[in-house]
Amino acid sequence: MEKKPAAIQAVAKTQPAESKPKRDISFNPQEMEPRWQAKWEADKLYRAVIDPSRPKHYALTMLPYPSGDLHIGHWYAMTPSDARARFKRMQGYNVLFPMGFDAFGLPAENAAIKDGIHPMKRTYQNIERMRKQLKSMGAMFDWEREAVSCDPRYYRWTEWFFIQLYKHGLAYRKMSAVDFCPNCNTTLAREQVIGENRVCERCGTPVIKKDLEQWFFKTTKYADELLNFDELDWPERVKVLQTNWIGRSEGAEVQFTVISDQLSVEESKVTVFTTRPDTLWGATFMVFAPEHPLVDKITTPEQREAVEAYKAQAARQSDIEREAADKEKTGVFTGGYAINPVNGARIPIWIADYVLMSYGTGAIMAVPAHDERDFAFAKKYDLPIVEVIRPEGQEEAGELKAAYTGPGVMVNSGPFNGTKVNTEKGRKNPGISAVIDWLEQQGIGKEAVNYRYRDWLISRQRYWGAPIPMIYCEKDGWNPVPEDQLPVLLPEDVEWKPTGESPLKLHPTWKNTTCPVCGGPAERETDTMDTFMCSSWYHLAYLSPYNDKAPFDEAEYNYWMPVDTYTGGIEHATMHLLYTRFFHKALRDMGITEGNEPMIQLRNQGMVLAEDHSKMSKSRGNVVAPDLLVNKYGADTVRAYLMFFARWEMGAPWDSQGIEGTARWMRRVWTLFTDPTPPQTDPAYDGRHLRRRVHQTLKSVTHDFENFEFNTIISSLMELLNEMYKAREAGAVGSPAWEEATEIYLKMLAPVAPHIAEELWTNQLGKPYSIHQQLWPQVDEEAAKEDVIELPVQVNGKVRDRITVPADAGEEEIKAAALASAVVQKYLEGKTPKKIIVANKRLVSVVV
RNA sequence: GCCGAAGUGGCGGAAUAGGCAGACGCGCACGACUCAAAAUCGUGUUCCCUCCGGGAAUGAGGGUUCGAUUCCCUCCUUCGGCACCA
Repeated sequence: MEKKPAAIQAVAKTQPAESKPKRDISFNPQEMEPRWQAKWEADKLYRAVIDPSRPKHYALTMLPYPSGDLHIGHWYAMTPSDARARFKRMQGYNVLFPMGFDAFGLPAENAAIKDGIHPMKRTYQNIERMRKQLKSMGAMFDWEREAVSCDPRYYRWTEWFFIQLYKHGLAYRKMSAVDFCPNCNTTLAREQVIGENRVCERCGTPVIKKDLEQWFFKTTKYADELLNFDELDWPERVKVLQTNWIGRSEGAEVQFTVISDQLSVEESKVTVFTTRPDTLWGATFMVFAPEHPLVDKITTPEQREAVEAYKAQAARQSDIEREAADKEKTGVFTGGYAINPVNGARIPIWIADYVLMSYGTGAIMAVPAHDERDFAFAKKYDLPIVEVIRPEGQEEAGELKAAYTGPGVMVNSGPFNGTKVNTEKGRKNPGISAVIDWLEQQGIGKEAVNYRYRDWLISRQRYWGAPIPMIYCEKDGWNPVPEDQLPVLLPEDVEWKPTGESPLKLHPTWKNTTCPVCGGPAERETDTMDTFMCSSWYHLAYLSPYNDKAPFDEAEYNYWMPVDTYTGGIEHATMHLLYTRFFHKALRDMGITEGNEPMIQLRNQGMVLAEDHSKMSKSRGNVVAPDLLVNKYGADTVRAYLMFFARWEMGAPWDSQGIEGTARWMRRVWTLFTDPTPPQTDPAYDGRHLRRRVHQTLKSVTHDFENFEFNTIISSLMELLNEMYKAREAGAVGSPAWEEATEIYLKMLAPVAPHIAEELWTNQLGKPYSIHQQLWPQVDEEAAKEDVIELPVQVNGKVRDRITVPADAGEEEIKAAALASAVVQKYLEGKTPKKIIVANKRLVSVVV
């Protein structure tokens, strides 16, 4: 049975039913919301089509993986984004706000292994369910632009993009030590290995290293450009995360020469990367990574046994053990020597596992006096330590107790003695800069930059992904599938076995094909692509989904791109958000798109935590189900509460009591507009105060929408509602100010609570459908102005009184009014003020 | 260790070109309505004291200023990222 809000019941009691025409004015979101959603859909109210006469706004929110159930986090990300898109639309923009599904991925495939249900079947079932849930939000998604990444009409173009990257040398295959998740049974990109325990981003299992031949995208080619955020209005934290991830370091490459008759002249030249070329004269030994290819050749017979043992031990250790920072340094002398090119010194070559084959050249020059790791190593193995940077003003070097990494003057450094060194990196450091110039003149080194960033490994040994459209032939090697044969379809008849091999590899016939070059028998690549490849271009797919001529329509691209506002979680900072920027730049260089960046403005929402402040998770049983909330309160209330309960970018714990307050506000809005017996109208009602509050609220709500400050939008609307209730008591109903207030109120409410705003606008006020096609109201600055202002008066920094003056009062007038106050006089104790400050017409400060 | 974000009532939070700290809401208390409860409406609600008045308070301490949640310095705590990166 429907429960009527008590306020309405109370009204009904004082007004016997027979004396009033019967009209259903109960607040019933469960009836109202689906009704309006159906009408909006039937009327194509949110269809976004190119309209050159209007400015466009492409608002994008991250698309969900079809897990089968929309959770409160989706609502938190999407409904405030929707409200802002609606606000932009009311401001006159032609807004595109699309939605789709990132539909390939491991969960569906893992579930298939468990229960045998085909990932495709499950995925489409989940999509159907989630589409319904998404529609219950009442968002302005243009469903005609929906794109599903596992649809062959979509992944056809994912494959096509791969081929373009391949043709332009941006996709390549190489053998290397790669990260492998033993639980997901697939390789991973470096970005998808998380934290110091090096766990899989998806399942949390520690990854292991495997030597495998895999497909990569040349993301590192764009390392420098990806560090440039000039065109982007992105949160500082995301820019910092990406900058750290790319890990650019400036320095020099220097050639050392290994002394060995086993090596050719070419082979004997070993390049090292250093950020401190100014310390070259202090390089007293070299260290190679144990896996370094020259180690075998330079090891002397006397040292061979020790070196082999150390290499074997290093190989056995996991990366976690090896990378533990506090681990004591270990290493072995190879018996070999090299020449330090700057001073001709003969220095020993060691191997140690603190030097990584995967960074720089896998070999370093060790400067124990000025590098903590080298210092520890030299102390342990009793290697020479030569000071080459001395703190300025210090005369004689004592024995070094620790590596000195501060500023100073170069000593023991031949031609550079006396050169100043500061703590800047690269060319900004006079010492480093001078040495680099000299190295280049001497032909023994050059300026160089090194990155932490790695190329993107995109091969996955899984079934449920876009096939990598490549064919291997014994004779012709790897070649792309001819473009007119795309898409390479995923076969449906595969076996689910947790073998660790892709089902595609086990399929009896699928991989057999012919070589596009010689026509002879050949095999398809059986790995599929990382699903981040699919999501790297979904914003383009929305432009013209399932286009069969091109990945997207050019006219659509020219009108809508770039994405103006992108919203989503920060967890993608170094994954999706970096991949999609790379992808866009690559497409630009291949002539497929224009512009340097795909998404201009980015905003991240925070996280909704469980009521106990812990992370929500099914296993903890503390999840908040949006469907239940919609049933209980209606979507409008859930939307409004999500905007209200926290700073959007921060997030906060859920509060099941708190939402009651928002529900109460929603009912109070309803009651204000539907009460059949409002207080009597006062013909002499002066609407100036009400108008002032309305336009002040409009001003702040407009500002807050622009700036994603959703919580203060709601509190402003709550305040104005309280004000309107007071005005009503004062007899405002029916006055022009009241009419204006109700109109503006509903327009401000429309982006937040689209259903209730529409119902009240169209059916209660009888205004023309639809409120969502109305323009955002203009602030009347005159009406918003105060005519008297109240100023606190401080005496020696303490508020003692308040004075009221006309808003246009001059400074002298305000000072006089302040001094006229009896309370102020009391605190002055008869003294003459030293100074009176009128601050911005906001406060008077009297100093005695 | 390095980089970043954040610390404000019982709770979520508001207020920064430096100007009334605690808007709005939750919770709580009291009152109205009710046979009663729920709902609704109203009032109050940072803390302390000698309570018609006064004092303290925005993680801690210092500084600049007539005035600091806001700016500067030194710490502390929490969260996130990176980490033997040469």
